[in-house]
Amino acid sequence: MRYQSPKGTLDILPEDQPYWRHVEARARHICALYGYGEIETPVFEYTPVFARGIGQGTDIVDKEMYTFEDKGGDSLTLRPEFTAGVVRAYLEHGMHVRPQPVRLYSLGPAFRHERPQAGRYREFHQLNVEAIGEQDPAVDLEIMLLAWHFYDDLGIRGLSFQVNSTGCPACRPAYLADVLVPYLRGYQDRLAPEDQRRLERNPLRVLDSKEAQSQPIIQDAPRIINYLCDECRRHFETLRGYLEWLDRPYTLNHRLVRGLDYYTKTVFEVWAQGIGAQNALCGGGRYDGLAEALGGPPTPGVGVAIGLERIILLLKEQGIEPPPLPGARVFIAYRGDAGKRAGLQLEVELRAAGIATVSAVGDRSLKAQMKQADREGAHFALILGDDEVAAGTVTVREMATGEQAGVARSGILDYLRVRMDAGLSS
RNA sequence: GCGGCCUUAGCUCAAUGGGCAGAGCACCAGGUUGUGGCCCUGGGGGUUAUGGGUUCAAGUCCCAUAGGUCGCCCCA
Repeated sequence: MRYQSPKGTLDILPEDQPYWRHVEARARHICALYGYGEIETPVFEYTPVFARGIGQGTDIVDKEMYTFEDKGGDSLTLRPEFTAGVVRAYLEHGMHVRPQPVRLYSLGPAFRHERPQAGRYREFHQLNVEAIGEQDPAVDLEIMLLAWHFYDDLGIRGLSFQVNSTGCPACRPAYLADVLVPYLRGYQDRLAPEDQRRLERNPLRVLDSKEAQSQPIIQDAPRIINYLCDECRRHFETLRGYLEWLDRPYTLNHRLVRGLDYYTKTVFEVWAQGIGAQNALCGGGRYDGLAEALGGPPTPGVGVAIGLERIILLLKEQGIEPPPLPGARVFIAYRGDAGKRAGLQLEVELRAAGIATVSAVGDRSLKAQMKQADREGAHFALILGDDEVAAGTVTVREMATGEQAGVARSGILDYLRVRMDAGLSS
């Protein structure tokens, strides 16, 4: 294969656009409904924004970033996620002087160098939502409600919400050092080899291991929510109280973790079935330490990253059809050179009047032209031949019914407008 | 980064135990000197992913590479 898009990338062809336009339109609608403003940050940032914002030691930073040096010698990185860039923009533009929290959303591509599989691509698209500058758990709630609302609005069913708290720098280190690690060490030789390695590198990660051998031990492991500091405990209990007050079902998942200091308190994911192993539709949580990691003042924040490819996989899996996009409504067919010229002129007038129009080209038979009009889904075919040019008329054929009429050339615009309005209202 | 499976026309797929690369759809043309959908006829389109190897002979067997796919890891 000579013509090939880069590994892990996809061309989104016109026939797939209804899905994308629909998902993006609903995303903008829901974000506006929740009072979020759109922010567009660059597709690349200086590398330290991600290296410090996401953190050394994460898979993303250590082995998945598209990092390159530009001609001025700066190290740049294609964004592997949105949050670090959005928080960078918050700091750069002094958004702390705006009413807090600052509610921002973005829509666009992100890049990670991973092995592709179903639902995972090297270029992928996200709806990213952030609320920066407020630590009230009601903001955590709002972000979760927004994600909920978005999926519900699209008609997606059968999702499960996974929620946990991973504490903060005040309580997590003590839980790890004094509780979790000693517990796991006690069963070290019964853990899977991979998990024994994790225990040394990043003990929290043992909790979300899928190794069968380790399951009984993980099942009974001491849970971080029983070791939270007062502030984290109050935060999480308040959030859970809100969720129950609003009757939102969720699963308290003790094994849902994020292994970095910047990530604090709330963590959540939404899981789907039927789209393969990459079943996380979105991931979110609090990152009260991130702004400081980027060199700014302490600034709390919470957000969610919603994968669009996985949503579209799910829409297809669940048989949910997006609304069709309108195509050209008028197709102009012709015979002979005079007809062709008359058609080109008519096409200019129709487009100027806002009527989506395409003309036949290539001097094919009228039969072929009519076939093309049909295939392109035109509502009307206009026929211009020697007869029409001589008589000063246009033959109008309504494709759905086959009804055909000669219409005066001078009245064609009005005629089409009336017939199209009739078609729209029926 | 690691493992399993797969790769034949634009698409979906055939091709005995190695023996002339095919069909349907799509595209183009004709059947109607100016009329789409159904039908009929014909046409164009292939270095069988790429590169090696075995063999008189490879789409078919072997090796490597690339891509896809399903998992691992991690997450969107």
